[in-house]
Amino acid sequence: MSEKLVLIDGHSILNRAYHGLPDLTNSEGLHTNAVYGFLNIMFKILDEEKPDYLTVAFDVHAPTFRHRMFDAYKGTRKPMDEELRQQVPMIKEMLTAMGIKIVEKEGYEADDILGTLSVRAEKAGMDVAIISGDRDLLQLATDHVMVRIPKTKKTGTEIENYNTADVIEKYGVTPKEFIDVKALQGDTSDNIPGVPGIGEKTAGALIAKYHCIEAVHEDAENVKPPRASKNIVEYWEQALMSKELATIILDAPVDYEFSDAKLSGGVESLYTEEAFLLCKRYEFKNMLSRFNVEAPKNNAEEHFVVVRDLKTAESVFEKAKDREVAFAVVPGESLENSESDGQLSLFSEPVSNDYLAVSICFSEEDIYFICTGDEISSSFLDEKLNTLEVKSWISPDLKTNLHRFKSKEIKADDRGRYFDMMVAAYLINPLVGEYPYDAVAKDYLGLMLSSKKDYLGKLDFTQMMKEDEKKAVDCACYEVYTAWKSKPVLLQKLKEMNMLTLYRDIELPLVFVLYDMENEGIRADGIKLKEYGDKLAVSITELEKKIYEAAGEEFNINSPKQLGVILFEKLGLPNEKKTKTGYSTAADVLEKLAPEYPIVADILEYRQLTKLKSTYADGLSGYIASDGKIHTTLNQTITATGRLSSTEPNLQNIPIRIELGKLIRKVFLPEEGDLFVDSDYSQIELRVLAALSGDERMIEAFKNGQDIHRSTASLVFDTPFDEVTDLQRRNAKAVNFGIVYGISAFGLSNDLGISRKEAQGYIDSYFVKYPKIKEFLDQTVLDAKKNGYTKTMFGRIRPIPELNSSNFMQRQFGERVAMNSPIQGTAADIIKIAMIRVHDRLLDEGLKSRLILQVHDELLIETKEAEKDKVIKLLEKEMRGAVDMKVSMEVGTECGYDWYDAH
DNA sequence: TAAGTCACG
DNA sequence: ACGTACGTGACTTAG
Repeated sequence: MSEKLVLIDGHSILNRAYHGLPDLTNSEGLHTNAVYGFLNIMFKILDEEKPDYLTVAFDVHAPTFRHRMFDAYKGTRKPMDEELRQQVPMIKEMLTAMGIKIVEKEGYEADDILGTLSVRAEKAGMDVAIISGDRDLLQLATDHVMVRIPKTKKTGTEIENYNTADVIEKYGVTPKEFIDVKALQGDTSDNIPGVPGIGEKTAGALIAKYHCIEAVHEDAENVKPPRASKNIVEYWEQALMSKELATIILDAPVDYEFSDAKLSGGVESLYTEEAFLLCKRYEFKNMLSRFNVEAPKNNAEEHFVVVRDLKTAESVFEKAKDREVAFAVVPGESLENSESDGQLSLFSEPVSNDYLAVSICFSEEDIYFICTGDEISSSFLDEKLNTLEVKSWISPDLKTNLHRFKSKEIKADDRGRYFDMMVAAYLINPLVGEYPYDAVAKDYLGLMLSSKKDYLGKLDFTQMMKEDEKKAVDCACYEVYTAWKSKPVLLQKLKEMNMLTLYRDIELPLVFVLYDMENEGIRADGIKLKEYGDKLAVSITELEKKIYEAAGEEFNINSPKQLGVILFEKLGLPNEKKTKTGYSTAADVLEKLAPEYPIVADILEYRQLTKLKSTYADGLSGYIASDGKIHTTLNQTITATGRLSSTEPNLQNIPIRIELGKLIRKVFLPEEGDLFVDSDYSQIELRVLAALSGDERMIEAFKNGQDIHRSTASLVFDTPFDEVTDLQRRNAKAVNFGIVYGISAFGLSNDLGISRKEAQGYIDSYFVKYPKIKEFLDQTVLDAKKNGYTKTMFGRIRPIPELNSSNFMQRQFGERVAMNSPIQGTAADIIKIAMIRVHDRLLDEGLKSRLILQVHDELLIETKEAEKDKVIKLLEKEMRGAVDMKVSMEVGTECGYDWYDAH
């Protein structure tokens, strides 16, 4: 077999990569997308080709002779983006680190070098692959020289391959004739003028017939179309010059020995330590795994120890005593009965909640993967984690790990001995939403680790143990190692940012409260849910019929695309708004049409009912566990503002505003014999705003227990309090909302259906009456611009990078966020404090009632009948007393035997 | 997987 | 001139 040379068109591939990928930057702020994409393409090619020789050619930056000739009369080429320019030396450094031969030659383009080398290689009997994004290189294709053009697609990189036959098939001309096609057609990006009036089609057809421009010129009088016939003569000089420009030089005087480009150790020889360090610096995580063979390991990895025998396990736990211990339960099937064959496992469903192992770390050298098996049972591990006396427990994700214990009860006094890496990292930067160990290791330890996905892919720990045990072990060990090592760094950072108290007194205790709430769950009646769904189904079918009739055909009403066509094209309804992809069929658009067009009203109702059925009736039923309850997950590290979120299912968006939807709350029940007590804060955000701003008028209104929207209306519209009309109140309410959201005249006008001028009038008037609110909002934005973040009353920060955006709209958004987040965030702080106090008091006082749900300004308690009065008192007291401000916190409480009645 | 829609605070 | 209200999550369609 002949030897193989891979030639890469450096700038072309770098350019492709740069434009094909989003702007990636590492933590130093270096732009890395082009380098990353280049390496990906190169590795893909190398994996396929397994070449003996490899060379990358670059243009020297000074303009070449050929281009100067033309640039002189047609202006210069566009300058390279700064972000791309920076990456040219970076890729060269990377290639050098990999020992890859780089060729550049003053006065010659990369094309010429590639052409020259491909000819030399072919003569030496080699096969050549030329990698470029540029079709001009197709002229170099022969039977032994394949031109390969990578295309970045959604599904990954696909490569088009061209030997002589492929060029002929696709373009109808030979590779050499391709030069002549270009001479006629021209190429603006390469500054080749070509012949005016001859485009892609004509050029291809002419050369297919005549094979070269000279023949076309000679037979000019017979050339069609007439425009081409005329211009080929008139612009003959230009055509000749174009041909010269388009011709790649095949005999450039390049100093080059194949031996310099030899990959003596195969592709593996590229994975050098230097290159590894560069990949690490640029944070190319996925690429690091390629270096497995020769890569220097993190020191930690040498200390990962798999423990399978009881004696060693005991000694490890003994050694961990009284130390700071990071732990994580590795979820999966316990391996303790692994010798039994399928028979038994049929019997006992695989329990995803069981222990596969426990990973623990308590020093730089003590990192263990204690695995279930013949000697070690999951109950042994559970027992150890529950009884071991340690100085502190460190967890990468505390709540999740608490759930993985078979049994765990933690007294409020012990909470301080725990550390939650995820929650700490969230407080420091709440914008990310995800805090896996590899991200924390990068941000706070400067360690580039493979992610869980890198290690496990789509497999779970149990599967990976069978497939490749080391990967499962490394993943689990790195997680606890990161948690252990990052604790002091994160705490220091929290201290520097004045968030230690927030962490210790609010967020950390809250972890345990949320854990208990998730375990409690809320009872849901599956039968009632089914009945509710069936009832909806009947109405939906009826509406469907009516809609199809009115439309004159059946279509998918749920498809905005199809619906848009029916409404605005077939039925010719007036269309106002459009989205990127077509007509907007959003509710606010349809509502305007509904009074006049019955079909639109039906569609709106259909939407409502199908939403209720799919998301709530059908959706929720899948979440009722074997105990008859729904156990939502309350996420503590998702929102930018400090609120909680609820998933699988989301119990924070159960319908209430519309009666039909509200009925679904009748399926949410307390346990047999109990009742619900439900309290919500009244106007918590406006009260927070009043307190933060210190605006006397608004504080006074709250002190007097006035209806705040009416009071605002009275001020803004200069009307005596008792004479405020419903419309005035409604408008004032919208303004109050707008203020909390970060006011803008446009938003308000949209919401109220008034002109922007009018809306601006409301806002101006509002600020005249509440001057301190204006002052406060202005100051908040100023501070946010100065600091880069906002702060809540309890010190929670929210960074707002948008404030520095060069984009006006982004900056405007940043300002609204700056106004909103201290308000929303402080409200979130307050209810979190209330939750902890309420939860703990229920326990301390030996009550059997339990906090089970939080909906931003509302707490729901499942209450024993006998404890009802106590609970109401306790709940209201702790919610009111959670914060002490110039404005008191008021709450409203309701009781009931289902959630419908209790709210 | 993204976009559109809509449920909640 | 730009073109939006703040914060979430689930479901559906369609590429």
